[in-house]
Amino acid sequence: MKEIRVLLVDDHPVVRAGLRAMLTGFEGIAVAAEAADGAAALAALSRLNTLGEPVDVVLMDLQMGAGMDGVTATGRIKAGEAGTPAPPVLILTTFDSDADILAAVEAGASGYMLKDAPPEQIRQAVLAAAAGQTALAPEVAARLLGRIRNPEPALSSREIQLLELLATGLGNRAIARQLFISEATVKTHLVHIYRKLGVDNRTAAIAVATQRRIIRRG
Amino acid sequence: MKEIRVLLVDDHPVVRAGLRAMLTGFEGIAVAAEAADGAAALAALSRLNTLGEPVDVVLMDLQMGAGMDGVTATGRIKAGEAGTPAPPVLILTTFDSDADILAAVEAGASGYMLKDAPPEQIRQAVLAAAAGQTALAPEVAARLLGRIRNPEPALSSREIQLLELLATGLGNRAIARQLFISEATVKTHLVHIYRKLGVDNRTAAIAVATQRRIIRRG
DNA sequence: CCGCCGGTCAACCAAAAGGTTTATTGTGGC
DNA sequence: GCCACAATAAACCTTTTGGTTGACCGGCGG
Repeated sequence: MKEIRVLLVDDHPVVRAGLRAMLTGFEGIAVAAEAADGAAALAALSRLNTLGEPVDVVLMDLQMGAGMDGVTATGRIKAGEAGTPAPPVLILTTFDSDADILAAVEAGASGYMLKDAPPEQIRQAVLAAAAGQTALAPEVAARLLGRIRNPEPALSSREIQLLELLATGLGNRAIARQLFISEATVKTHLVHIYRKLGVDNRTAAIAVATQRRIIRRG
Repeated sequence: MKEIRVLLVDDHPVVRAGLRAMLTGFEGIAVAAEAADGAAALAALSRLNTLGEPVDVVLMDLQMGAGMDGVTATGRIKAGEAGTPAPPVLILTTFDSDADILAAVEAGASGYMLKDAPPEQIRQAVLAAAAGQTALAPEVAARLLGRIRNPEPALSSREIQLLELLATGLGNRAIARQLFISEATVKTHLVHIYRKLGVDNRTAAIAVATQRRIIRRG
């Protein structure tokens, strides 16, 4: 059986070295190339394609310091920017927030693994991805199921707008002026937000909203 | 010259593999053992000590999922819990917020490197630590120097500690309980923090502190 | 030795935020 | 037309914060 050729995409040299060491230690898996960010990954894919040595699986980190992040890179790869057919993309990252997972899956990732996974789990995931299957880390799968079981109340766009102003440190009066509404209305909105997020004060609301990636981080 | 014996402490198997591969590739550096969290690190140090094979440098991650985190582990090592003399501890982590750096240094770390550092930088840092010197990543050093140049009102480490709890959404009472101080003291600290940051409420303090990377957030 | 500073605490007052109830308006679905 | 719901708003009350003043202790530097 042919070897599975993997492209590593991660901005940390240490992590790349670790994956390289780990994967080349496995039977039937080889590291075709490495890239430090999304742009380099696309370039590497194109290059290997024209060389007639296409990669079988892309192993990609999500958050990569300066360069193009993993989600957009995955989207571009899946859009065929690096030549067709697009290889399966397996996400390997540290965080498992709902927003991250959903974004990755929507971008076309065929798997989502956590960096603290044991080597064997990573190997299985690579094999599965190469075979065209999807591979979710147990923790991730559990979280997705739990979210389906009890869907969380969604915030309206107006409420999110309020949350964003909230996070900048404005008081209720200032928020009211910004949005051309009365202070009373701001308070009403806040009460609704608190209920939906399961908190009882503004700083906790910001903490939760940030963690769930409902609002941006600075 | 004798080889420098390193203990790796990181909860990610991938990262450990990467560091092992990287370090053993360097002349004069060997990996003595690995540990997945602080407790295991202490155990490993004791064991190697009694075997007469003491480690020369501990390379430690700060945030380690479940087990004992890096700061407390560093503190315990420096307190001599794993036998004396305590080896130098070199922090190798992803984040470079003031809070993390200060906590690590106060715990007795003799260096602070970032995981996205090039291998050569890591090698230098290990050599420096083994020689009893301190090693700071350029980015970290730059920020500390910039802090000294600018007579910007510096927050005390206690104040930063408060700020971190603040950002999790806790109220004054909860913060007081967490830190084993009275609510009055919390309020006093907050007033000082507000003055230094130039704000007049807690959410604004969090916003500013996050932006200035005094505390970490996403 | 003395003064300064960081950390601790208290009492007090004013302002802001949290919580509840009630109500009006507009929009979209059935 | 009716219902549900988002957005708006007010009145009322309780709790939490913010701001000030003053005080005590311990360490550290002049």
